Amino acid sequence: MQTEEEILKIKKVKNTAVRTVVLRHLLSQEKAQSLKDIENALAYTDRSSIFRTLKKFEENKVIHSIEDGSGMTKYAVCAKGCNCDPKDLHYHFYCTNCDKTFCLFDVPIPKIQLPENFKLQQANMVVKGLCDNCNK
Amino acid sequence: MQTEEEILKIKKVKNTAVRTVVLRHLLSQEKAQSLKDIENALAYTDRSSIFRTLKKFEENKVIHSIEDGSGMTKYAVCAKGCNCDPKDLHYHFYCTNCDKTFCLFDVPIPKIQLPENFKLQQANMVVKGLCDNCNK
DNA sequence: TAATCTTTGCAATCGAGTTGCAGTAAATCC
DNA sequence: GGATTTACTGCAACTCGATTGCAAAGATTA
Ligand SMILES: [Mn+2]
Ligand SMILES: [Mn+2]
Ligand SMILES: [Zn+2]
Ligand SMILES: [Zn+2]
Repeated sequence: MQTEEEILKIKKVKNTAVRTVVLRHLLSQEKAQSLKDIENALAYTDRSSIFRTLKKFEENKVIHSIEDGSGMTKYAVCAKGCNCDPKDLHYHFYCTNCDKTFCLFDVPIPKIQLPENFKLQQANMVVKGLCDNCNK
Repeated sequence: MQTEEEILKIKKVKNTAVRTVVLRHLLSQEKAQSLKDIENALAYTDRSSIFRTLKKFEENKVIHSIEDGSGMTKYAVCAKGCNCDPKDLHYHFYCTNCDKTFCLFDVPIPKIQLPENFKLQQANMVVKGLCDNCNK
């Protein structure tokens, strides 16, 4: 596992106190985090600073965002080597019971056969249902 | 093609003036519509009435909603026989150039192999890129 | 008809996201 | 080093899509 400093260096994001703590928090969580989640976890860091940090991170491919339909955008750290290309596409799972959203890095995404002359750039694939913990 | 009245009858939604005109509008558009789109198109119908109509429609599977990442939820009429089950799943395409979102009813969705003991209920699959019109 | 339930329009509110601005810190240039 | 420029941060204010309370209007039922 890389340290926060290493990740930021690779992704060419200048290291600051806020950025380190935000990235550390994201790395420590198994579920994707909303701005509010992060704000709650980092009591002394301002929301707009976190917000701008997330924007910067997303721009530089440190993290990617997920629209899971909960009304709050979620963020998750990109896998090592990820470039947010179509090849890095993966499903996200949203548990309708416990509200947890996370990346399904291990579930392969089949090639999508778009109609004639369409060009794929990115995708937001959210699968919803019950996670193993809630499906009992 | 079924009429608005027929659709509402089948889906057990009582027919009213607002509902008819909202459904008619949705049927007339090839791209999925946001609340604002509908509000703009139906100048004399109140937003909250349209909003509640959409909620009712969604509840009764007249329409389904799409989170395309644009910040506004889009709505599209369900295909005939659709029950919004996993079997009715389909991709949605969002054109990053012209901002159009629509259902890709013809692109098959492969079976998603979820991790052990996960249960699939629904999904929001949005593919983003350039539509044929914009990919030139 | 009278009582009851549903739908509608209007105004107010909510809340996630975003921005302006001034102060602080860091990087760059003499 | 010290001056200048550039980047980051915190606070408050604001935007805007979504949602709700409420009373009037309409439809249904007894
Ligand atoms: Mn992910
Ligand atoms: Mn659709
Ligand atoms: Zn769960
Ligand atoms: Zn287009």
